[in-house]
Amino acid sequence: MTNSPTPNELREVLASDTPSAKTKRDLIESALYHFGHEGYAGTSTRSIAQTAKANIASIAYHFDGKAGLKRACINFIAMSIGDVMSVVLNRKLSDIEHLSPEDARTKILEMIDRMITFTQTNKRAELVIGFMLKEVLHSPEEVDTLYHLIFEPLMDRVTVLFSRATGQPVASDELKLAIFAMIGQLLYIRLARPLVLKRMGWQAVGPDELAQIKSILHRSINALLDDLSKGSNHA
Amino acid sequence: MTNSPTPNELREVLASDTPSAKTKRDLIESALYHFGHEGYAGTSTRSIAQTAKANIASIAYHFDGKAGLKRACINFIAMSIGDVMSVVLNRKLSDIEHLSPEDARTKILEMIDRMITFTQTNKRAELVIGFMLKEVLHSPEEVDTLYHLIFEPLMDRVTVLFSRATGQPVASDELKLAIFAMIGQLLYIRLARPLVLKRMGWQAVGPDELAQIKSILHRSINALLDDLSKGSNHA
DNA sequence: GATTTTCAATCAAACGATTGATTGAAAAAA
DNA sequence: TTTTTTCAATCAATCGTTTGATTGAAAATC
Repeated sequence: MTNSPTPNELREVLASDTPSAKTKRDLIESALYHFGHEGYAGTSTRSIAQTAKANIASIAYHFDGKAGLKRACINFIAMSIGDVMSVVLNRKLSDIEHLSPEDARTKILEMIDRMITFTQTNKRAELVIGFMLKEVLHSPEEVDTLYHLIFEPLMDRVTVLFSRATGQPVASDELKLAIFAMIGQLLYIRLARPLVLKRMGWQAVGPDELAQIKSILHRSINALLDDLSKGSNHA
Repeated sequence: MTNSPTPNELREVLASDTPSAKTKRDLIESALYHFGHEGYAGTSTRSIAQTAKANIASIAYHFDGKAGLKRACINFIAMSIGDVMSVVLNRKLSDIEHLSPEDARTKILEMIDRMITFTQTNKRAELVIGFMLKEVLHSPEEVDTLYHLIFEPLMDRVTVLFSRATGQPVASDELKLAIFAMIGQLLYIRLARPLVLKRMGWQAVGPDELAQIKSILHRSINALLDDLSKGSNHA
């Protein structure tokens, strides 16, 4: 298995307990750490191997080189995001197409809650966000992978939820852009954590700080939904 | 002048028309381009020199090495942002402390407009944002530079504006976080442009697309301000 | 059951290429 | 002339990759 496995293939491979599976897991974990912190170009294959307690040659052996390991990381991330978002993604489209505005809004806020908790508290979230922003967004090919694997199916469902909650048509450009605005708030407040900590006078983001963040984003997104609902007839 | 000049010193240096000033300008311009696209570690001094049509050694001569050129880039960025934000920054704090809620809101939306236009249309905005995300946010020392030079004075004034517009006290944590949420929307929608274009079916962000982006962010931020104004007495 | 063969996996060592930095002389500017 | 700036050449260090040898357990053969 020298080629990049799909997220689902990757899940099976990494779940097994063969020696090679452990090596792969360790290498991906290590690569994610270093790529996220020092960037792809700034990371040496030697440091990846050292952190993973593996031999340098194992990178070429298992992933066909540094670039292949990067692709595996992207698929691993796609897998992780898929897990976090399963609440939304596992529902069939037809399942959420007839929710009441109130239920749709509840689902949206539920999802927001999950995303904030994940981005703010998960150890890997920082690495994942850092890695994607630093490396993935600037490579058209990898943007494609990310878009079709995660982004589009997720956004399709969120768009339906937004449509149900606001009464706007699903194809509305306004709706689509509003969702970007929503996600932007979530990600930026995690991304700019060094600035947030300094500005707020916080030492770290603990339960209290998490609650404050959730509170304001809750309000902001509720206000946005209210505004989008104006002048539209709820079914 | 081998050490990193402050933004103001930098402005004078770069404005002069001596040969060395031109070389410095070219090197910073080139470095910004490469750092923004390939990251600091991913950029070789040779490619910087080649793009700038300068000799490799001139980097060491003028900036004391690659790291010094990076510092100069940060200061150059601070200078640029300072220019864009001058509408807000150049006002004394005492000058905006007594604005009416309506005037304050107008000022906020004016500022938003400027920021969106800059981030979405300025050639250098992509490089600046990419550079800061990739390199600056992960270096405590450079976060400090950025924070004290640009972020804090800017945020102080925006916070006062928000306070005047909503009736909330300036020291309010909610207000501070709300501003992060606002900025997050602006930056993310530029940052994730590859995803935005794909999602919206756009070829590029021209005048029409810019207007759409402004419209939705306008609505979102207005809604946020409305919500923050609830239950507070406007002076 | 005992022996041999096969093969995925790991290892230390070395490869050529490229990195940032440095040098001292030539060129340009003052 | 004196100082500043540019240049090609060179440096040690590090880069990602490749190599050939070695391991240990499964598969095949006897």
